[in-house]
Amino acid sequence: MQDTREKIIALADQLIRTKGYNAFSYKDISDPLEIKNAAIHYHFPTKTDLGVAVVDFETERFKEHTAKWSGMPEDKQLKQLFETFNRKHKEGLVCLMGTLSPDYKTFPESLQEKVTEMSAAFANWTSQCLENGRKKGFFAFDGDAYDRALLVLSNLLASLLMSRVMGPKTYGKISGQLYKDLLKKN
Amino acid sequence: MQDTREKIIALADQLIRTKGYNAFSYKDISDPLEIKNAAIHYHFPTKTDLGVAVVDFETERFKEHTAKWSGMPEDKQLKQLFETFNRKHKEGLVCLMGTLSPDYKTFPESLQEKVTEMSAAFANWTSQCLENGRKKGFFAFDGDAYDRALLVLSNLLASLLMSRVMGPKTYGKISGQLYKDLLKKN
DNA sequence: AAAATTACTTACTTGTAAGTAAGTAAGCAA
DNA sequence: TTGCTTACTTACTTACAAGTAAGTAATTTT
Repeated sequence: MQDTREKIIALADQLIRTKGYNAFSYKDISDPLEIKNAAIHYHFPTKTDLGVAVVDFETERFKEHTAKWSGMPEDKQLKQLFETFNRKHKEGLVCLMGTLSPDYKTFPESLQEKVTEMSAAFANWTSQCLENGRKKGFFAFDGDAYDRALLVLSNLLASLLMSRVMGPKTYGKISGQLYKDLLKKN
Repeated sequence: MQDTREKIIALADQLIRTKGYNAFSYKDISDPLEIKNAAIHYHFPTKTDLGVAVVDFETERFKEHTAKWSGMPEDKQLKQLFETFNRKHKEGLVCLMGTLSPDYKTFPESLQEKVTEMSAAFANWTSQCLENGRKKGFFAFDGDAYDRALLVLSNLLASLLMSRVMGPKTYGKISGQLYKDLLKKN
């Protein structure tokens, strides 16, 4: 019955993305899963443990995805990244980094480290993808690839957040223009 | 003693930016101001009322600032916007939209509306600034000015958030590259 | 001078979040 | 078949957040 543990992580993941880390409680998980809150404490003694598990899960999933894409040309790889965000947008969810970063200062160190680790994984992969893609002529952009990667990620992250507040069309306007900019030849 | 009311708003503003809306409590305000929590309820019966006051305050301040800048050439006006974010970054604070958007779904409608109103004020001003600036040759960018404004704001917003997690240099890398891109002539 | 208003304090209530201690039923292991 | 582990439940505790009712001292209005 490792099933319950995985269900808890999946639900916590979704709750963090919809309500934010500090606004969800064990009751939000125990009710829909029809278990007692103590059952969650059995799998994750503290809320921090659960937070760490969710972030680890997402970091792992990102690494699995990018490993699968590694044979594709870089423009297709980047397209896959955009598609991942498109799906999140359609589900009405924001990305983990976007929802966790405002609350970052309220986290214990162990969770902060995991969030930083995850963000580094995103940035490093995107940086490599952009750098290699530019060398091969798929992308055209100025400046350092790592800086450009931060720019791309910041747009994707914020476009999901801003869509919540400014309406669903916001996401497409930002990500669409961003993608065009990268492919554009001067 | 309208002073207390203003101090409450200023402190709440800072707390929302550091801990997030759902993580701060009336005690975080009453302790440093050396008043009782009931005194805060006197000025702001509910937490929502306080949230609305903070957002209104920031929207108003933004409108005052941009009104002051309105005589400047557009490149200087945009520079002022960047300077505003630079200052926030130096103080270790994120922007209100950045911290409120992940929690947006937990807000009552009245607060949601105020946040949406504030975001519209930001986007409309930036859009106008970019459009007029491009006409006069200060800026060079492709696509609709409103879409570009969303891109710029998303980068500024997210660069403050990401700096928390990825280190303070992140802000400069993103905002620096963003600014160069806008001034760049092809 | 009396009445009302402002800006609070004192002292609660209610609700809920996080966490824990002790017990239990089912399965497996020696 | 006895004992140990797994995956829980029952029934708590502690802490604190949000909000309120009633009182008060100082000022302001009439």
